Amino acid sequence: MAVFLSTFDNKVDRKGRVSIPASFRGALEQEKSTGIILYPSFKHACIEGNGDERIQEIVNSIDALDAFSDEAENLQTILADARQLTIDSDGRIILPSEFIEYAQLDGAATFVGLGKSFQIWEPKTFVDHRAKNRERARRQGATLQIVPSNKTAVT
Amino acid sequence: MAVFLSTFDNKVDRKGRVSIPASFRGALEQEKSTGIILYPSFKHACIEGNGDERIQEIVNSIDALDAFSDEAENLQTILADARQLTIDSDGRIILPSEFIEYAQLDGAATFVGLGKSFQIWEPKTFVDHRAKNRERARRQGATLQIVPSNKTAVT
DNA sequence: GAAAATTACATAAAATCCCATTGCATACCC
DNA sequence: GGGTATGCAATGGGATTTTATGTAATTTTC
Repeated sequence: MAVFLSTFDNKVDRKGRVSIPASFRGALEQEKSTGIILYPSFKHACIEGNGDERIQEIVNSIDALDAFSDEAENLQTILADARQLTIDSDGRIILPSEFIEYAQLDGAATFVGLGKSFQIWEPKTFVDHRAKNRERARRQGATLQIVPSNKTAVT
Repeated sequence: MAVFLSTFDNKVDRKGRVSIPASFRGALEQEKSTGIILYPSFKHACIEGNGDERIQEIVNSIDALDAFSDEAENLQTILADARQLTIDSDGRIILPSEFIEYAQLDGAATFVGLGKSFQIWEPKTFVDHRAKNRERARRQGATLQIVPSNKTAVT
């Protein structure tokens, strides 16, 4: 599956177009994703994104729940808010206006690689968010248990 | 199998015609569904829809139940009320009047992608429904156990 | 023949493609 | 080492195609 790393600032033009960072594109192509899927973040004023494979996993996982359960319905709202976007020949997507509003983008966007997914932020908002995150990490002291790659990591 | 994402608002004209969102159409073509299958929702005042493959799954799932159980009979009503509709050359279907009544459509329809299926709602009714769903998701704390994609081998 | 249903055509808006230009980093040469 | 060439990434502005949707023409049904 695609791995997204690093942070990039790109411009959003009047038509709502943004270039996807080249390395993200490379990651997506490698898993032969035709496009890219975006959805508003639950927790933050930003947009979450990933490739087809990840969405397929999410769809399958929701499908594994009882078809008419509350639980399934709760999670289906994620899918209802998601959009599948095609990357054009120049490596750009057009951001739907609802996402531009939700993340309060104004001519610029920060792409943040988070491994299996990435986020799109309004640049200043992201700077603040990152500062808070770092501060908390320092305070709490982050540790990580590495999962061997041959085991099927369940998130 | 086709994956339906996002939500779209389309108009229903006096003859009961609606455009199927282009991305839904794309999803259906990809699984070479000739048409589209609609049936009234069990739980809500909306219409459920999906492609041929999904219906096949539903048929099989119902068939796996005890043949003369109440449960089986209940679910068979889905099949009895279902209609297979053809998509015309402009990407539209004609909504049967019983569905228009059931979902109380009046000139507009909201298409809601739920992964392996989608729903058609009267726009205002859907806005309410979504608000309730989100509220409940927040309250119950929606989490999802990801099923590794190699297990649920659905392409 | 009238009403209903189906099909075909027309248009406006939006998405997508195509090409030109800029910027930046690395490779190359003297 | 300094300067120049080269290639990829990003961006901007049209031109073209698709979508959604309204209207007209045609066929079907009774």
